[in-house]
Amino acid sequence: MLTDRQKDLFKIIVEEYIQSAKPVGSKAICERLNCSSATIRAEMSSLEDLGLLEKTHISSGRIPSEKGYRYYVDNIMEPKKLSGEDMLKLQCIMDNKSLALSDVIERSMEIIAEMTNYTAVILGQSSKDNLVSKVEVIPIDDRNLVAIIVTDKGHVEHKNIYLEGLVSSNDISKTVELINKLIVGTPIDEVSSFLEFKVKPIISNYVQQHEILYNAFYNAFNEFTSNANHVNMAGRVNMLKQPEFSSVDKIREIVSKFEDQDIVNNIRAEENGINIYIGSENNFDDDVTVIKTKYVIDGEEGTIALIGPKRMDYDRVITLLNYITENINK
Amino acid sequence: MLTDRQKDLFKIIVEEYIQSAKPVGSKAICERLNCSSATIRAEMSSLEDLGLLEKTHISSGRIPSEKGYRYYVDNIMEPKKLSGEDMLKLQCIMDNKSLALSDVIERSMEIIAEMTNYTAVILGQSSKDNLVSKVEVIPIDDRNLVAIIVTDKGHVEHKNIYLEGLVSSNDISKTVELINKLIVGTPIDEVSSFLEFKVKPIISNYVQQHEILYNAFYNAFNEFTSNANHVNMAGRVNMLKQPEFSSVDKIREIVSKFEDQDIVNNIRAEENGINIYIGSENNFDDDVTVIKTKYVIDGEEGTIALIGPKRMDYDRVITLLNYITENINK
DNA sequence: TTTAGCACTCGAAAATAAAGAATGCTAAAA
DNA sequence: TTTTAGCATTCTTTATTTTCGAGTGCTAAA
Repeated sequence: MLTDRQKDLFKIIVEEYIQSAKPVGSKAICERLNCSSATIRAEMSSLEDLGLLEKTHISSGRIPSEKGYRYYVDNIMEPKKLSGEDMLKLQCIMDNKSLALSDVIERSMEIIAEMTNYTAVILGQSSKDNLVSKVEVIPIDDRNLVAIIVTDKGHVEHKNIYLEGLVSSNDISKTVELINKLIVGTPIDEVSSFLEFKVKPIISNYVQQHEILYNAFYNAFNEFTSNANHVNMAGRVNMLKQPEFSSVDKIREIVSKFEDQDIVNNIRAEENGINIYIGSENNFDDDVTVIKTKYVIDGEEGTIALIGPKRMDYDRVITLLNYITENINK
Repeated sequence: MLTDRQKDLFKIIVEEYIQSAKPVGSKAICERLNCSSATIRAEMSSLEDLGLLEKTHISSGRIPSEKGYRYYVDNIMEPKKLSGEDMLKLQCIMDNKSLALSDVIERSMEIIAEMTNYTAVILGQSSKDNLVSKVEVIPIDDRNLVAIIVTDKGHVEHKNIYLEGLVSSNDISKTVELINKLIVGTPIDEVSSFLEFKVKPIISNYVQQHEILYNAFYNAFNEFTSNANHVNMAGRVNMLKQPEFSSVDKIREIVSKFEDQDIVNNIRAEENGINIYIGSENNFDDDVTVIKTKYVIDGEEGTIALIGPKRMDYDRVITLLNYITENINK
């Protein structure tokens, strides 16, 4: 257990380092704790023994260790209130009634990325586990249709369909009716195989140009799944400006992770509430912290996340994300 | 006018530099031209006087100047055939019948980005100048609708609509009918103002819950324009690996340009055919070359582009892009 | 017109030096 | 027992110098 003075000291060191990005030396603190630098050094040394602080080299000042950040977040940090300025910027977007909720989130995260100088990630609703609840077709001309697929969670996607031959509108509506009868309730990522095994055998009995129609629909449905995940990022470059990412190789590494769909998708939040993954706790990169939380729109879950250096302004970020999610839920 | 030997020399220097990224000295060439390094030096000097070559410092080897690259592209370069290996990789995607054309383009550009180590940009159809040709509405439940808007060029978008109160299906279809009557033929980015000035005055006479419906549609249409441009990039990190981008500041500059929607959108091709913009000829960055060309799907134009260092493998890139556009047009 | 030879320039990398910020430790002071 | 002053030590950063080699331009001879 830490003494009060150790806690004070630790808090000062972490917050000073978060702000300055430079190892914190003993002299810089002694005024604030009313004691000599030698005393501070002794205390620093014991905090290091506890694994909360580290040195970058043998005679350097101290920086928080990963364990230190974790301890800070769990036990030391005091949640702040949103500053007036921050609130003002966000409120403008929140109050804009003409924006869809998903766009409100996007804009808010853009603003937050800018305010904090971290990188924002928005992972839209994943429709993998959605069930098809309705399929509709809108004719455009002789050869082109638009198929619209609606899921039980209200997710909608559309796809252009090109017919390889002329087909009567009667045949089209028959096919759509059939698809609706057979496919409703199917998970969206299984639709194409359902088409093959349930619709194909039947369609040939009822519909004249069944080959053309079947092929067209099969190809269209085949791709609904792939477009499902909507990923958005803002402020990629912000994080690259942080002093911890000032080597060419590190920057390239981060940029290449930003670009990797799988890695970014992996940020999707699993747990409820705001979760903080420091360094090796996250799957993105050992040198960063990922803070993420779920949001729900129309029953579909999405994730918003901020990626920054481990030396993140934790309480501010948490306050901001809280504010967003609270407002979304209204 | 250049002598034959000057042309040969120039070609060798440019291609050597494209390949090695290191200034080319006189000694390295003398074997290939059967003369001494002193002779090469004299010729290099005159090519420099013509503005085709540059030195990085007073006693360095030569590199092509911007004007030199331009001359190389216009007069020296001989178009290559696609290598068997390159063709094989692309053919796999082209032949995949289950892919929509736009996805074929996307995948192909991903492959090309990987093969060349440059960055690919795909700017999908811009719907700014599309005219609305049809509006449809699909009810999902009591409170939710999906509006689908189809343009004269076959572009389709959809938007979820949430009704702030209960509205009869009759009212909804009346409204849609009205919208269709009044709005068809309007440019898509003017729809919301048309709604306000043409539909609003009339709707109140015919429809019960006109306020709710009007607001819902107004908000939905308001955003069709913003989602119009589909931008996709592949291999962002590739270009950052090129030796000319090995300073932290330059990398940050490029990444931040990649992130800027306006700058990226500005890449959209204006002219027909494959166009090459070297260094200051492009609006992206003086240190890069942008090669771009239009493609057409269903009457809508898009752009594919490759961004690389000025020291680009011009003939290979041109061959690749040619191959893509030719195959798309079939 | 071409070539050999030579002085010269410059960049990249390695070596050296100097300044400064912190530390740990020890012994004295509180 | 705790705190502090003092000091040698360690290590980073920055600047300076040195060295090495690649490449050039020029001149005079082939």
